[in-house]
Amino acid sequence: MRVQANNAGTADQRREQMLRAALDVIAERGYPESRIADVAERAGTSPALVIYYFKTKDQLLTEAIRFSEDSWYEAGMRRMAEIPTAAGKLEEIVAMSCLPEADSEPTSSWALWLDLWAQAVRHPEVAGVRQKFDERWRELICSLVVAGQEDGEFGPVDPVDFAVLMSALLDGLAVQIALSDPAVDASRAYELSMQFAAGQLGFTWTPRRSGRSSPRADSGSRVRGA
Amino acid sequence: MRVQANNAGTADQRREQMLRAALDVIAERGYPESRIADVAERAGTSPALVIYYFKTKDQLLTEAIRFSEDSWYEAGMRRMAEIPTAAGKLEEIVAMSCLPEADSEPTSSWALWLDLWAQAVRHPEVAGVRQKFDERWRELICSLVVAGQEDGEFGPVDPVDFAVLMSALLDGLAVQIALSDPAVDASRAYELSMQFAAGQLGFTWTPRRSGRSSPRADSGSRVRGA
DNA sequence: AATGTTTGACTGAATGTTCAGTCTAGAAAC
DNA sequence: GTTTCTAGACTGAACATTCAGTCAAACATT
Repeated sequence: MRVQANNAGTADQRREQMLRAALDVIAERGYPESRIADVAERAGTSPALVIYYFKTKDQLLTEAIRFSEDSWYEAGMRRMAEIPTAAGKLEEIVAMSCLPEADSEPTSSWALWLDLWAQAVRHPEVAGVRQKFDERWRELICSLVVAGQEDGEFGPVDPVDFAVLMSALLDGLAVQIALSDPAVDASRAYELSMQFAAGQLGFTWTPRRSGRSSPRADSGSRVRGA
Repeated sequence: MRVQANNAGTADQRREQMLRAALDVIAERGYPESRIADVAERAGTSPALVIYYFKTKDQLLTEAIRFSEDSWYEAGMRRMAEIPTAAGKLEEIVAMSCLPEADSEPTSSWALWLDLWAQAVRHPEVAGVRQKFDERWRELICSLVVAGQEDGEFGPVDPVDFAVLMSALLDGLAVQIALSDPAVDASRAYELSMQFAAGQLGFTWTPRRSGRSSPRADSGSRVRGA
């Protein structure tokens, strides 16, 4: 026996491999039903090794969620950095929330949010992760609005209020998308969100006609005032 | 069989007693961590009896959630029926979503929603409950808008779009409330929601100044158009 | 050798569900 | 009116499984 071929590189690589495996498992079975044996199997190792790297199951799963959120956020940030206008950036934000990323499965990331929220109710550690994440998210929207206002792209609206409203709206729509509600599919949520944002911030926005690819850089057309 | 003449309709009473016990337990420990032994203990019986009434644990918990949602909804409907204006009714709807009911504990009902959503992702039976509930909820908002428009209280807005937006917004805010996010407490959520609704539907609304009781019948003042 | 990885084999506790009956009250038989 | 029968309500004690976490030994790499 003792074949023991691939020793998958450094400790950090192993960790990440396990985190990804954990995310797969969580997406498939949900947070509470995720077993370390599943993660181990999907990572091609033994349960004992998983515990070796992460002291406890909760630590593994929590870290996996944090890892996922951070990756998602940073990928979005990178994309946003290439977009010149505030309205375009806002569009990217909405797309991040509404349109599934190509890399992972369709509704898995939203389902993860639902698990995250449910866990956060009773697990302070998870609650902390969520809280920071939400804060960062609202802060992003807020500063984006301020920037847009300074550029004259957006009309005068309280940026903090808008951030709260917008993020809540996106969360609510994400629930519908995650649960495949027939009344609200991804593109519908996307359009409604953008219309809402455009109305509140006072810029014009028209939906891309056909191809449902990710939104491009240009958007918005300098119309201020309500 | 089914002689239905025991001392006091024990069967149905027992069931409901167990459902309430289950809700207590779910509120305390969360859906996945709820054990039938807990429910049994709180209902003052044995685990075996719980299974005797509900074939499985999932059936018990699912039914408990349905029971809770229905009670919540119907209590709201009863309150709404007393309110004459559409804007007032809408205010009641927002209050239902944002302000904690006096009867049960503060954030327990929202936490229940989070559990419900998370479970719905993977359990078709729970998904069905949620779906129907959401549909009914949006339908309520929709017909309320139509009624308000016919009365001239509300301006011309697509009622279906509004219902989707409004319910999503309320859901999103409910998440923040459930998780005690410092940025969005219940009253803030309430005011933002009402301002949003007033803005979209074109009626004026001013927050009640002090006493944070449930909203009263009068509200809105016939201003149409954007 | 020493240090850091990896694993198979276990364990201990938790817990959903089953089961073999007991108890009670009404119905049927006498 | 009393006894017998029956069916539903109820229970305590097991059963069977699942799973997080432990451990000592094996392996790899320096």
